[in-house]
Amino acid sequence: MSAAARGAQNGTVAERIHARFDDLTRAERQLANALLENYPVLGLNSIAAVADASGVSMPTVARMAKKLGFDGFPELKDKLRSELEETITNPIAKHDRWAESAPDTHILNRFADAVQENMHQTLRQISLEAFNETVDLLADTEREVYVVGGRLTRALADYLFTHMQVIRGGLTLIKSNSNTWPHYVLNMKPGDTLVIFDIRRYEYDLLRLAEMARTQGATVVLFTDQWRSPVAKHAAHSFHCRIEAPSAWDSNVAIMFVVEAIIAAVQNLRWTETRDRMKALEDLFDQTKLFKKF
Amino acid sequence: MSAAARGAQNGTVAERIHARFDDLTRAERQLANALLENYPVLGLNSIAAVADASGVSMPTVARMAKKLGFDGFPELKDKLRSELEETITNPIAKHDRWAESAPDTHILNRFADAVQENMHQTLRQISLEAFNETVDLLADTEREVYVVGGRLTRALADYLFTHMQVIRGGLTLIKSNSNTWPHYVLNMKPGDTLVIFDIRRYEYDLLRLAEMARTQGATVVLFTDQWRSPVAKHAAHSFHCRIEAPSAWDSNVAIMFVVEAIIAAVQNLRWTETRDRMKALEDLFDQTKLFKKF
DNA sequence: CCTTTTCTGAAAATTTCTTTACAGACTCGC
DNA sequence: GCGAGTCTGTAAAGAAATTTTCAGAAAAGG
Repeated sequence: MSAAARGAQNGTVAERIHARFDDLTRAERQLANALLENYPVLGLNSIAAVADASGVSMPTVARMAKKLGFDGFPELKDKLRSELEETITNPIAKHDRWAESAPDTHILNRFADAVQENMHQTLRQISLEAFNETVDLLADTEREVYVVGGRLTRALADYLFTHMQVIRGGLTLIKSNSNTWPHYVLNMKPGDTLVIFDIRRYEYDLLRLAEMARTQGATVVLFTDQWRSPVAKHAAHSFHCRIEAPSAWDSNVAIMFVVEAIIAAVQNLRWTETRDRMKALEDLFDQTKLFKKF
Repeated sequence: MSAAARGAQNGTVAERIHARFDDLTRAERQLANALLENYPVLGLNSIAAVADASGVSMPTVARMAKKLGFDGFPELKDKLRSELEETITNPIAKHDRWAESAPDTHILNRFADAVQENMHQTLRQISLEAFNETVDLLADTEREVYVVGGRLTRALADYLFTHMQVIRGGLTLIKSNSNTWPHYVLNMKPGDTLVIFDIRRYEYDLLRLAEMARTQGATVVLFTDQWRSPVAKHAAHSFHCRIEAPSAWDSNVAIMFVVEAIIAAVQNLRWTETRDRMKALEDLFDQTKLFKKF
């Protein structure tokens, strides 16, 4: 008997789901996720309620219960109940922990706390005005948009660029190599937008770039940390995200969160165009696929 | 209406029992005590099981449910379930608004809610075993480490790569262009590690890559979403992160969080070496700077 | 100690839930 | 683009649970 099959015959319902997830069909996965998202309470409902809440049919629920090694759905329900009894009888308070199986001191939980706090602080201090105006800037196709990041934030610049590419044209991702930057600046027109990512340790070249871009009449938007990159001097809008982490490095999660929220907001503003572009993109991907096959 | 009577019509099941305890008959009190002793799990069983466990008859159970203001026993059961849901549901989810100046419906706050929920779900389901073993794999300098991402996850691959570069050598970031992939596979040795990022829409080429890598004897680690990339079939460890967002795209924040936590854990394991490398890196940056100045 | 009232549980009746059967939809491979 | 196989949901059959009925038992009051 394989490890996966054994996992499907024993252990908690959650474990069995994980163990056999690969064998599950689309509808079953949908159901499995619903069960895990609201574990274990959802599974304590009747089969009809579970099916309804998961958006699948009743037979799918019954079938999956069998697939997980139970005699039928009621038996799965019994298992959930007894698991719950175990958990509740067990006096260890498990509720305020993130990863329940891990001790509070595990790096996962400490990191989760830090990220949580970073997001909270970032949001509390964010300027709604800067947010909305940045969204307007990025949604405006009259303006070219340039995106650049430093050593550790290059990935974020790339991320923003990739998503914005679907939403609009007129985008440029500025390469890491600062030798080439003057060429980009040469092309900037008044009204263009330059998005800069810069967290400590701040990069001097980015400061120069911002300075030059502003001289050319470009509007600078900056994503930085709470200590603020010197680029802020040249930025029309800047976002100061918390980046503290229980590690030798900083956490960029809060920055990524703000970036994603901005992408979502821009996409809302330009939904019709975005939808068309997404459709076109899908078609192109399909063509590439066909092309590769032969 | 008296306080007791009101208590019997509202509040938790436990409260209702206490409120009307004086009105209960002998068999009912016996039942009530059994329910409270094993609260709330016993009450989630069938009426027959409850009757049996309490040493009373089924009609007694049904009658008491009505006496407590329910329509019947199933309704009491529903109430217990929803109480449980309240208790178990993440207490942090009921946040005081994130960005206080913004309305709850502002995209920032809706996004914050989604990200919060994604992190919570991701952590709840993460396999600690997979986490720890992945950390060990990445900390082991005997193994070459390869990192690759898809169109939307390339940035995450890049992020992991950039950070790991400081911690250790023997790292390769696989380029986006899948034409070049066979060359990388050619170099893989048994024991090497391949980290793949793949979220929907899943990329067929990544599946092929994973397959080839495994054939070469490499260990595959996968970061994917809750629907799981087909790459999971070939992965020794996979992380299923929640990516839901109030937008046409998915949120990669939870994935980035797990990646950062892993980086932090690897760095802890290799702290002495990492510190030396960081120092050396600083020096090199300083030299570059000097070089540029003249 | 007997009558009246209330309570309790066995068993039937009913309702609700679960499973099975089947046919349409979809996918995958050729 | 087409056929074999798989998956999924509707609807009916079957199983299980719940409620009701009712008769006997226990308690309360005289």
